[in-house]
Amino acid sequence: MDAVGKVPTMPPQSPSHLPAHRTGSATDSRLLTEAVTRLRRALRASIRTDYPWETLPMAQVELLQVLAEHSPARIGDLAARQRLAASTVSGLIGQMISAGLVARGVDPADRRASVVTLTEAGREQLTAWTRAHENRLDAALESLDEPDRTAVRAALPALFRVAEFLEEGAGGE
Amino acid sequence: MDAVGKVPTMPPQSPSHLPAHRTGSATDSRLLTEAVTRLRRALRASIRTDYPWETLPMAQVELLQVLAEHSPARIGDLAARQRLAASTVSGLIGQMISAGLVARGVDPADRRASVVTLTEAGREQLTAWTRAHENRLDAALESLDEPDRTAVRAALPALFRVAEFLEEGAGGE
DNA sequence: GGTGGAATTTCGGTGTCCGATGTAACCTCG
DNA sequence: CGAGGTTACATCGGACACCGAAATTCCACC
Repeated sequence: MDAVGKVPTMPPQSPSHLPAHRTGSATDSRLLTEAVTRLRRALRASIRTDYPWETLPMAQVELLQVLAEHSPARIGDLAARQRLAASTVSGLIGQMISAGLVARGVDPADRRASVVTLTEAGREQLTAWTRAHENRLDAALESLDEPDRTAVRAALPALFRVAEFLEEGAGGE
Repeated sequence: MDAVGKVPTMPPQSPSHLPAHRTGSATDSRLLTEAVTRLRRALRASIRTDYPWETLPMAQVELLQVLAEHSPARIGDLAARQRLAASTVSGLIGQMISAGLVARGVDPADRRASVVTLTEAGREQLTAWTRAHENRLDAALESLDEPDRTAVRAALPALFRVAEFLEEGAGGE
């Protein structure tokens, strides 16, 4: 497993403004992209292999999380909050209804709109999943030394701001 | 009514004294998960909307990046390096061949193995994509204030270590 | 010269998303 | 009141991102 070889152990920081044409040093943006990809893959995979029973699709979990806090919600609101297309959420909710995680009703105030509510089963599944998932990720975070852990925690708000910036240009305004 | 009765291992429970507000307190692990999801989605979306011409699938880009540095590579090596199943890489390479980005040959030393090489077109597409992508993400990073930018940079190595930790448990050994 | 095992490919399956299209319900305004 | 435009959703088809289980071909070693 190491013919090609090495995992990108972070090269020290590169000078800020490289001449466009580099295939060897990694910029921050490339490293960030790589980190995001890796984390996403690892997250998905580790959940599956560690807790193979009841594995909810991530996208559904996220909707459950939102629903756990804003109990009856409309499709459009869910979509907006998650920055997904309405059709995507609609489909997801369809699956979740089949799985018994949520129920769909009609908004009496606007009969075009459907309101989604969490079922008991949905709430249970969510807490079970959350427990398993955070178990895993907490373990990973705890495997870091203190400075690393602090660094991650400190970067979280900034990462959200980066996401926001990208979302702005890409979807809404 | 919440005895789901699964998750045999009782979690070590976060090291401390967080009151763990039921619905509303966000742990680091949840925040990190959320950030990763958002960033991934935003990355994909912003590329598509900002540079709708020539949009390469991310998975292909990553392979191109590897190939740009390790010129002829075998499928298995690519898979190992990206932590993907061999069949996944095989399929990706198939698409990339159709697109003219890479070429496939046979390893003379082991004729079962196929070696993949970057074509000129592949290299060009990669640099074009990279330019567009890093443009976008660099802009996002530069929209941050200095402390935020520093925080992100500082967290990168730690994030890679988190990914590594998760990968380990999930199929590495 | 046959057998076990490694490298790929193919195939089918799940999940994650989006846009286009259709439909009902809403809202105006004449 | 009714035509028209708009909104909220559901459905459909399609692109992408993955994986695991066969089938294939070749290597290595007795």
